[in-house]
Amino acid sequence: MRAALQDREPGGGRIRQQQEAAILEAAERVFARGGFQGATMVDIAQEAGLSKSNVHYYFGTKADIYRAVLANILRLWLAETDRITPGADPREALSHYIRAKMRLTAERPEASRVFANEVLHGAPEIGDFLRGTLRRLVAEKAAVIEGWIERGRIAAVDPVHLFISLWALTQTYADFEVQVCALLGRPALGGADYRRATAHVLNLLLRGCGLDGGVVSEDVRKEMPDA
Amino acid sequence: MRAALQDREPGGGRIRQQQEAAILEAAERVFARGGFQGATMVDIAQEAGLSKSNVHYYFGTKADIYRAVLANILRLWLAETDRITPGADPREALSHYIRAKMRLTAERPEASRVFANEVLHGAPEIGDFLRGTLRRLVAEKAAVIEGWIERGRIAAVDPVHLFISLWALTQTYADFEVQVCALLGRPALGGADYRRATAHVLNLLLRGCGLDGGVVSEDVRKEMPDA
DNA sequence: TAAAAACCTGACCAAATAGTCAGGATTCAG
DNA sequence: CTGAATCCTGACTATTTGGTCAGGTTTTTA
Repeated sequence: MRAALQDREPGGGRIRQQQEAAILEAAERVFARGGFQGATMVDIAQEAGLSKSNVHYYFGTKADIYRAVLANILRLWLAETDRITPGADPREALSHYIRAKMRLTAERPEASRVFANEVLHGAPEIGDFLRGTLRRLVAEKAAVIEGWIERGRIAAVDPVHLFISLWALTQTYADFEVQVCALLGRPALGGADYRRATAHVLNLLLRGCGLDGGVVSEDVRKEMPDA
Repeated sequence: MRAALQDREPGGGRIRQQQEAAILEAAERVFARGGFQGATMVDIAQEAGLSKSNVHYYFGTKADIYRAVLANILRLWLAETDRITPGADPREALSHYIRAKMRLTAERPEASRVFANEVLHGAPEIGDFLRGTLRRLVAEKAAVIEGWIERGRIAAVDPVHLFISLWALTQTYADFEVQVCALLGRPALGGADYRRATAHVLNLLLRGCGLDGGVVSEDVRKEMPDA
């Protein structure tokens, strides 16, 4: 069994900090384009404005970079579920989480794609994370939602499937962006598109939980500035 | 601009038919595992029980195999929207399509993964298909749904986003199978899991269209045999 | 059954690519 | 200012891999 994915400790000099950040940022783009196999060290180096050897100086192997990129993404993913607590208002808590997830998708589509690619191909690196940390987190939040259901605050929905749906509905706008663009007849997704998508997803999920009453599109406009 | 993706004409002798089929079946599995880049000709050959040279005898290049696999998948994808017509009962028509999509996902998860990988990486092969045939089809069906909305038969939903949601919700069970398994604590998804997922997705989407009244799980059980 | 067509193989090649390394350039601590 | 640490480079290597080809084997056809 593979060692757990963990963040690199941020030691090293000024230059190291800067270059590693540049490499990780470049690598995220490159991995998003072609996956692990499709990315070459030369691509990453060029995208970061460095020589291939120099990239190897900071990160021993391509796999090291890949793991570091994934670790960054997972950190991003894990936040945002805080408001889902037994005492919270279901409508408010769910709306907040959905909006947060959608905003993340709009702002970091590449991160979403790297993650999608990893999971699509069997999660060789983050399998343990999925079966460990993530599973525990979801079980915990699912219990909260079960509580809401028992107290009649929302309709009966399988909470785990609800999370699966929520992620599918939001991330699809990043992962399948070309397809979405094709169907909407757009060259790329802009702020307006994401606002509309957010309203749609909110409607679908809230109604699915028996929390009807459409979302006023005003609500969405406020917190999603043009991309 | 690249030539349109088209089916191979099924000429050739008895042996050719058989071997090509074997290669395409094997290739779908291999491409599903690692994407285009991650698949090697040796992998495909081994999976098909042939020598690498022999695979090259039937298909000139790896890209040829890939395109043929995609063409097969697209053919599969395109069917099933027939019942979405102006005169149809929205509930019946949507249920039927959702169930069909879910069944396809359960039965051909590898096909779904190959498609997902292709789109995830910018749809270099099927971009034209997405912007052409698929867009036209969706526009046509969207018009039907707009009609339903105008006549007050279902709630106001953006039809194109509805299709995007529908595909995201169903295909996620194949594309992110490892993650779903991790969350459900299962080694693999079986018939029971897919039945539960189908009921969940049906509920979510039908309610989202204002067609409430939960789906009786009995309905689902009938048409999805154990995998 | 014999010629032709279709099928199959192993050896080979060229390109791509991850990773190494010796040594030079720059930066930094004292 | 100087020595040490850090940073950077270009040339090189080993391996993987898609694709070719000459020639052998099997199947089909007439």
